[in-house]
Amino acid sequence: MAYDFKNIEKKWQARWAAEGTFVTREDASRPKFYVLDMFPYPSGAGLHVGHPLGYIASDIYSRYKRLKGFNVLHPMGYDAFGLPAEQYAIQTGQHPEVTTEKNIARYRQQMDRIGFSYDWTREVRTCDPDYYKWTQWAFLKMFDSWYDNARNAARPVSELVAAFEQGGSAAVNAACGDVKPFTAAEWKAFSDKEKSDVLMQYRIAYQGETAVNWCAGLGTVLANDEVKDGLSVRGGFPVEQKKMKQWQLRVSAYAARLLEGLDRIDWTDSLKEMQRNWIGKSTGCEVVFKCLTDGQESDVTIFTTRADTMFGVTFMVLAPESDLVPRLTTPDRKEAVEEYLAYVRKKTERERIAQTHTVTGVFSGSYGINPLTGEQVPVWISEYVLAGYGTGAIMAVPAHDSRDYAFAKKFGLKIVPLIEGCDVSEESFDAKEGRMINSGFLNGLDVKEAIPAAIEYVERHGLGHRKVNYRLRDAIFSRQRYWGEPFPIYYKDGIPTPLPEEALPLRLPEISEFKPTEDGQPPLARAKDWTYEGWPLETSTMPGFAGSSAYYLRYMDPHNDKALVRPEADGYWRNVDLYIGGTEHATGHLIYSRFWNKFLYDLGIVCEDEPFRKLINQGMIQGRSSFVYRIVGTNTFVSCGLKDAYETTEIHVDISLVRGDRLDLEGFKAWRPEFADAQFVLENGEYICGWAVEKMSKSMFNVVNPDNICDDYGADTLRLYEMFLGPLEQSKPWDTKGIDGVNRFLKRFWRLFYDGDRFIVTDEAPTPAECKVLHKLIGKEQADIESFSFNTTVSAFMIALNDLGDCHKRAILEPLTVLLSPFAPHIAEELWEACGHAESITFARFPEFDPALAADDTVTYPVSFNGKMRFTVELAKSLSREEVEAAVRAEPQTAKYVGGGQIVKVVVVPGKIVNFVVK
RNA sequence: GCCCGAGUGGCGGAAUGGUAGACGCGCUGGACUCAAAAUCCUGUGUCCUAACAGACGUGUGGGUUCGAUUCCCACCUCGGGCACCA
Repeated sequence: MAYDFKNIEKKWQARWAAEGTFVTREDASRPKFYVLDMFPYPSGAGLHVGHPLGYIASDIYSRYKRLKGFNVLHPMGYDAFGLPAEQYAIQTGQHPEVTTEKNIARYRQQMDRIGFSYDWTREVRTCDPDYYKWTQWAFLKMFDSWYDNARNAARPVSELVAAFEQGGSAAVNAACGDVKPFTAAEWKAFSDKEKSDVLMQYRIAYQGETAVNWCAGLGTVLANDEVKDGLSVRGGFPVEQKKMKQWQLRVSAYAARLLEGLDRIDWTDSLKEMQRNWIGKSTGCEVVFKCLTDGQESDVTIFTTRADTMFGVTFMVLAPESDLVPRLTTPDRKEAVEEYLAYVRKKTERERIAQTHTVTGVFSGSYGINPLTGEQVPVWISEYVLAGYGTGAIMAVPAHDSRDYAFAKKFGLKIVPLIEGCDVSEESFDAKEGRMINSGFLNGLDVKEAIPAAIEYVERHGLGHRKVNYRLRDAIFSRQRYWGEPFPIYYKDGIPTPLPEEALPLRLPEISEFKPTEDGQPPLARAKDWTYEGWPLETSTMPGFAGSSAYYLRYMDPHNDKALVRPEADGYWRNVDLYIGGTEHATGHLIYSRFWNKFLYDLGIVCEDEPFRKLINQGMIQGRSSFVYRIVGTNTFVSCGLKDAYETTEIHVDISLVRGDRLDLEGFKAWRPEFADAQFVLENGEYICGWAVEKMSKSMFNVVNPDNICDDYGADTLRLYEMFLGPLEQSKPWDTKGIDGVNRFLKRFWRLFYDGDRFIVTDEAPTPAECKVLHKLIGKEQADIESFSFNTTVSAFMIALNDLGDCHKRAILEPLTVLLSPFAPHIAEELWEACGHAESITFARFPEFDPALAADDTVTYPVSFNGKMRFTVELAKSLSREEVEAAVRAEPQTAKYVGGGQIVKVVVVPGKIVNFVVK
């Protein structure tokens, strides 16, 4: 019987499905382990070989943990709401549900062929009403919560109302928007509408006017992480800033905890760093500057991290969008300011980014008073100050801030250096080092001492206070789209009102067309009778990250219609032990999920405050494109090695026509009509193609479909090969060339069990050498899998097979099969069965590692000799140290050491020196 | 501009202070075969040499060390992230 992977894989996949081999239940008698893949968005293109890389790794780890006795939760589902299906629907009229369903079926089929050990009974789809019921439910909880800074947790709004009734707005310390202070009496006198407006400033899910990234091309707003370089990540359409009323999540309230939590989880440093940058903590202080506007006095609060430079403030700057602008503009400057604001508004986000270093601004007419010196400085307005960060106003210190410096140079403002010996004639001195000058009470201090000293002074004199700012913004949660979760909100007398829980799920209505309405309303405005008890329902839908923020919790208890997750299920599975996925979610999904989870934690719904304990980013698999070279003006193609002698055009050629860089000439002619009569200039009788590593894409003809690999080599080879390509976390090109090597390995493995049709496994006792090979592999595999070094494990298997030679002993081969099963489960099952086991190898135990059996015959340690010198001696374990030293002394001529400073390495076996290397 | 990460044969990559290049691909020669495929064996960093031997060799230049791909400093190149965040 030859290794017939086709039938073997079909047989075992059917068997796993029929027997429910991977169906998982809570089991308090075994330790749990939760292995999760980032669930895919089912696109129309299907999977290419890059997609399963992470899934294969997680599957290996899951199977390994099962062998180690863990109760493993390893689920899969689909992130099924999203833009592409909707765009397709707009173009074709095809309902997104239909295309999504079709794509999911395709994905499932492709995944099943690879032999993953998912528990499919736990599958979730974000577009399923039974699923999005809980997305909507979480939203309602956020709507009904506020963030208590004092207790550092979300609390129910009812407690907030009670506090207002007791002591007005001063009674709480909350993360909130701009609220005019009010007393308890005032609160009680507010109308329903006024109360609603005030509470909205406190809710964790709230509605508010904000500058959003508006993408006209997609007809919707986008979150910051959905925009890159002023273009939408999906579609690449220009994005502009626009003020709109939107649902938002108060993620910023959690900034400190999101930052602090990073220290307690096992993610890569680079990923943590990305999140730290995104959260962007900076410590400084807020200082109040009195400002004079035509004799009128008002307070302007600024934020600075460089309180030490306050003596060098020579002007102030407001963000154009700041509320302070109208207040601080004097009548005579009004026209100029209006003109400038119009100019700024006209600019798109893209232009702002492109023109980062062009300096623009306008003088407001007001003057600020430096609280330390009493000096008056002009107040300017410029787009280089951002409304959304700090207070939207800054003190400018041109000598020690490059942006302020450029501004001062452009508008001829004063520059006062504050650090001894610095030269500010050409550029600012931004470094935080040196001795302070021109700075009153700070003179003589080092910058590092001056910063805290200045802050302390400011606080002591009531000029301001210490303050920590974060860059992290609240998440915009509305999308003007159809294919997403509807908001469980209706407008009663214009007041946003939550639906009662019993009304969930609020199902997505059928509509005739998926486009926005003619008057610019979201598609849901087309729905007939989109009302609740006669009141209009919200017409925007939730963004893509809504459904993916808590899906890992739903897998724990996927069919529960009474709760997001039963406390017992949550208490058992707790959180994800290993999460594998792409790095592209670093500042999107992975922030939102952590936020969402912490919110649920505050409410006591989940028991862990971090959702993902360990996270691995798998690298991308790039395509390896092949090229042919057409001589300009002809239909003649010249082989790569000879192309420099001609003037040629490089043409992508479909990689299915190329094997080992050699072009299939007949296949090429048949590929496209225009190549039918192609001529070739060959080298050594062959046409050699050029190649390059590029993104895997249809247009470059370099897409490799895993189905084809499964047809030609089998799923086990695909799995092994993807792991063998290189370290999991690294990006690497797919190159089918090397795949024969791992395929050959599996065939060799098979032949240890079968000689033709004859099963040749014997019950003979293994030799120590054979035991050593086995146990070395056990140790290596254990260590490597735990450190996610799967490529070296595959190599170790090949080495073991080389070392084992012609061993057909059951005592070696059975454990070897168990070791192989996480990587190549189908062949392992087949051989396991052939060895007489009735139960799936999934339920076998990982062989016990005995380091003594794996140990080398020789051991290495240093030996001192002649005072200064030390020998590194590798010797048989049976030899004592004294014997080695004696052996070395006994054969000095063999040692031929060269004297002072030289090190000698000796390899000794009992009785004699066999190798003596002088380094 | 700032912050990470990486540079090793023809190729993918091993080795984190101790014989650099494991393992695989490719290539060389051979066995089996009428032949091919498959399989097995042999060799394969560079230079020099008939061979033995030898010299050089992990992006570049320094340093620490008896010893550095590995640790430290500077630089170069590539990849990724952030980017008017005061």
